[in-house]
Amino acid sequence: MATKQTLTPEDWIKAAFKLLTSAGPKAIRVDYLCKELGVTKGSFYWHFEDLAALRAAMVEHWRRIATSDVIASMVSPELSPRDLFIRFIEDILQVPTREYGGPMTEVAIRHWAAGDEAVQTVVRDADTERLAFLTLQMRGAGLTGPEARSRATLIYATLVGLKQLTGEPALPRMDIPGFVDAMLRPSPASAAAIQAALVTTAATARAPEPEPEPELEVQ
Amino acid sequence: MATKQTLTPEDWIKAAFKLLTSAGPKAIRVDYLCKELGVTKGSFYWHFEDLAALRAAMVEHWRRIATSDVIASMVSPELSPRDLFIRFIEDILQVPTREYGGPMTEVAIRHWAAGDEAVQTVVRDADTERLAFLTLQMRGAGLTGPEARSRATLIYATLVGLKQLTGEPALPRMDIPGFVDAMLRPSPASAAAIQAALVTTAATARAPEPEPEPELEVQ
DNA sequence: ACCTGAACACCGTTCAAGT
DNA sequence: ACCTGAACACCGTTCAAGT
Repeated sequence: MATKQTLTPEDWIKAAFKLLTSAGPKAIRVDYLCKELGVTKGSFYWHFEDLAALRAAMVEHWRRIATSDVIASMVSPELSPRDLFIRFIEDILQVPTREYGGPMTEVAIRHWAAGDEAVQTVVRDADTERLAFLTLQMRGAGLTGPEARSRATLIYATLVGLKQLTGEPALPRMDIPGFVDAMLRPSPASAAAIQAALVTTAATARAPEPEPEPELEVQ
Repeated sequence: MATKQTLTPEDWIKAAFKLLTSAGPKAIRVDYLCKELGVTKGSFYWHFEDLAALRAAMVEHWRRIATSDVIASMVSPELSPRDLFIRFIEDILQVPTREYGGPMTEVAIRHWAAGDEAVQTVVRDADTERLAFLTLQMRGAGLTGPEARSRATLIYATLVGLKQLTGEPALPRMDIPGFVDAMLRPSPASAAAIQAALVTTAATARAPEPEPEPELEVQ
């Protein structure tokens, strides 16, 4: 396995990640890639349609690692939903992306995808996948349907936001377990509704419906 | 005020926002700006050092509107801390940026700043300003120092994350008041500590320290 | 002081030709 | 099948010259 006769797509992707982590998204340039791999520009266009295609391949690679792997690693029957959430958050916060290590974080991917429709789509897919997973877990932790989805979204939004804020001058230590506990606690209104349902067998529901808080439609 | 003899920096900034909202960050180009304003490229470089300088001016403009204005609008003595948080979140979620209206959201700014050091700095300043403000309010709501800062960061991260997730296929309605209530409730450990402090006058503190949850250092 | 218009520089993309 | 190397295209930036 000394020298390769021919370049594979993976070689280009790996080189591109190297450039991204060492010099930022702007450094993903055809000439830099070629210098890194010891070929000339024409070679790149034999392997890829254009730079956008390479970027799409990079992000697809990220999606497999950063989403599916993390979720798979969590589907462990010994963990309680609470511990699973804590582990999920800590994993995502700490794992910048195992492959081609270095300071390449999800934030970079997210920002960097902003200008590219195709890449943006992949990021949305990852978000959808994660949200579905978290909602399932919330149901497993005993929350009702809509509340499970709302809380899952809030917990995931917190995660995404914390990644964004990494780099803030003085980001404090975060009490993640405490946060997870707060998110797993049903709201008073919801708890009262469940309580009322349980009592229904004894007496006809008489108590006034707990006033539901008005909800906010995002954007 | 029929026709202006001469272009002001504001004219360029306004035109650039128009391009950003209508066609995305990539559309902020010297030639497009010049066509919009009816001048030639050289004119642009008389007003600005380069495109990066124009971008910096745009983001500085955003910072004044999106941060200072929102905070100022909230410093209203009639609101409880709880209502203030709810209003803060709803404001930020719904106000894309009043000036030069349209779909220009904070997300665009944040993404778009990612590639530009100077712009990134301004975004961080805005984050710092908001975090300081929220931490203050958390203290006002009765949380202790470190917990106030941790909760403020969590609530702000949620906000930032929700903005990022806007555009998700099926983002659910969010129970913001319920979320704020959860964030304002002191953690059991913290509540116990406060309780213990209150009892101290009667008896020497005897109860074992409530085991503090291990905290996670972000990144 | 403010703008024109032509020139240059940089880098993504193409393509005919090589092995 | 994979790569070279030269050419082209696009757009940011410069600058001498105009008013």
